[in-house]
Amino acid sequence: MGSAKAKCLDGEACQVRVIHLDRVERARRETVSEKELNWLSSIYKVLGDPSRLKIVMALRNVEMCVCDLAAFLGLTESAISHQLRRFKDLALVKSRREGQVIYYSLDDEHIAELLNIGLAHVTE
Amino acid sequence: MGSAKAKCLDGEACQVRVIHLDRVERARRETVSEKELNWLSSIYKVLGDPSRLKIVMALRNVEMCVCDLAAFLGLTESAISHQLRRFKDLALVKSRREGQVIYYSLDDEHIAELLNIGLAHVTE
DNA sequence: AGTTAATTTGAATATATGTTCAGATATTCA
DNA sequence: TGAATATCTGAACATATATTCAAATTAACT
Repeated sequence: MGSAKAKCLDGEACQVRVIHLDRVERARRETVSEKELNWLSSIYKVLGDPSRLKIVMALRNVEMCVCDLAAFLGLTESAISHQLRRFKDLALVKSRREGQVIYYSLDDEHIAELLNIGLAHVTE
Repeated sequence: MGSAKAKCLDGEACQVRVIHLDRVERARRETVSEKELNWLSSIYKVLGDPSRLKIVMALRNVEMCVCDLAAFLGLTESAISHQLRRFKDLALVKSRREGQVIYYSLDDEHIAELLNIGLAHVTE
């Protein structure tokens, strides 16, 4: 266990202690880019709220309008609209207008896959 | 399209407008329990932060200690410790002590699966 | 044009969250 | 036992976030 003694990084300044330099370097080598990391985390984050999760769970099966979702969730129509915009910004949900009513549905297969895996774990 | 006119729910009080009552009822029927919903969203949420995502991405391949992760992320060891506790609370990460060093690794196959799907989308 | 209906927008607010700092624990080694 | 090392804890703070309210759009119908 010779490696269990912290060395220092970042030159003489020695601000950063490291025990397993090889592992840190390997992690640095194998990590995804900062940009991809931010994008990916924003995908998980948008699912990481009970209200939003309930919204996409519903949209998994049926197309719905703001009004319906508000009734389903027990929230203001405004609140639903705000959340739907977040999904649209990430291109996870698409909308379709029919007269005054705007129908929302999932626009990304990956998200359905993420939901399925989550559900499998929850119900197992 | 006779259904594109809002009806009211919740009796006489009429607080809630609904256009497609059938869809709302179907959503209610098919939704997972509130408890499962909360648990599932907390799983997504913990992945929905760039720092935490970077942590589990690293742990996917190698066991690491707080010190290593702090060097890898460029954060305080305290910050890493706080975040690791969140993972442990959800039983997504486990720890193993070896002398003074505590090694962390993934403790859940589901989470690796979620990460893989996310990665597939990002790198496609 | 004017009215009604569905949705959106922006401000406001209360709450949650990520990180740091300083100090506390726990474990090893002399 | 005492010093050193790795990790944890709690308070503090600045920032982000979810929801609501009131007002603005947008589209259909008369």
